[in-house]
Amino acid sequence: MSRETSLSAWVERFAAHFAEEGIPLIGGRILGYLLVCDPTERTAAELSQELEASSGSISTNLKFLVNAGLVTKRTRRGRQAAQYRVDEKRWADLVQRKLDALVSVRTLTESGMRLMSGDPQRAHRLRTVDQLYTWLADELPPLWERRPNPPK
Amino acid sequence: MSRETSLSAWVERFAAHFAEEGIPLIGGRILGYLLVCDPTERTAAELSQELEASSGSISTNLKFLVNAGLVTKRTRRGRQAAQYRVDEKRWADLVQRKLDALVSVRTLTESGMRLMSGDPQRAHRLRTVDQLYTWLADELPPLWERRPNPPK
DNA sequence: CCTTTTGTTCGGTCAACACTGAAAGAACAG
DNA sequence: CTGTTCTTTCAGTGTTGACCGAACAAAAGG
Repeated sequence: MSRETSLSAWVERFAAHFAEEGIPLIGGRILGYLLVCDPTERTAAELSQELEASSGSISTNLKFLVNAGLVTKRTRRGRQAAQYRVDEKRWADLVQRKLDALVSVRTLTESGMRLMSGDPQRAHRLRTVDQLYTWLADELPPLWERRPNPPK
Repeated sequence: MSRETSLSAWVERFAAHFAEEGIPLIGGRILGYLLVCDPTERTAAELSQELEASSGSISTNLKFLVNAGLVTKRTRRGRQAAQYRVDEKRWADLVQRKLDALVSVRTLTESGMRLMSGDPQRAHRLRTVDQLYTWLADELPPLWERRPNPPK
């Protein structure tokens, strides 16, 4: 089996994983493909052909990915198609959003605890959950800041 | 505004947050409600009435929550309805599943890197992403183990 | 058994969303 | 301005999944 065939199978697994997290299948395919294709840039038409997806889907998903910062659009003069490439440096933003979403539950548990002040007995269940998220909110952001290769 | 009214508004915000993460609205309502209701246990019929949801939806979502370990079912003899209560200790499992899902991307980037061995130039984009997930896979599990109130 | 109470299953409805393909719109060369 | 090339928009289609409520099943007392 050729390398390209293996890689297209990998792209499919890659897209399937992110599909479970709510990213459209075609968006995931674009992302995976742009991570491993050679050369690194592709036009919308090329993506449409190589991923066997309609031009409309490619357009919609590229817009989404460019908007999320994960893909960069490079326009060229003349009647030349724009080139798209993955901006792998921005991947950290994606992960950070995930961590933030997790930590943000704490604002909920916190306000719930405030509503129950004066009744510690009743607040016991929520307190247990609140303490977990408080710990996460204390630990995750500093850990994230200590990561190597921070944003240039 | 009474405490109960404020709390039902809180339950609604709580459910809305988890709805964004893919948990059915009614499931989120049950969870939030069971975290703050007094007394701590409720029958399916009571949940149906207080959350204004059909018995079918309550049944389906309770099954899901019990299966996830977040809610415990307590049956009683006679024609008495079973009682449900939140098992707040199991909340950590939920968080752990989230962290695991994040870390698990590394197996993908890793296998992708293997497919590209022999072409470091081309692997550059994937390597950047792989290094991020490798770092996460190295840091998150140990941090999680160090958390206070580990499973009894 | 038969009845009452509780719980689950299941068909049907509705809304949301991914995807397509064609039509409309931009951008540019000539 | 006109034709060409590339891109976006949009209406239509199919699928998925949450939800409801009624029918069904299970459990226990009488």
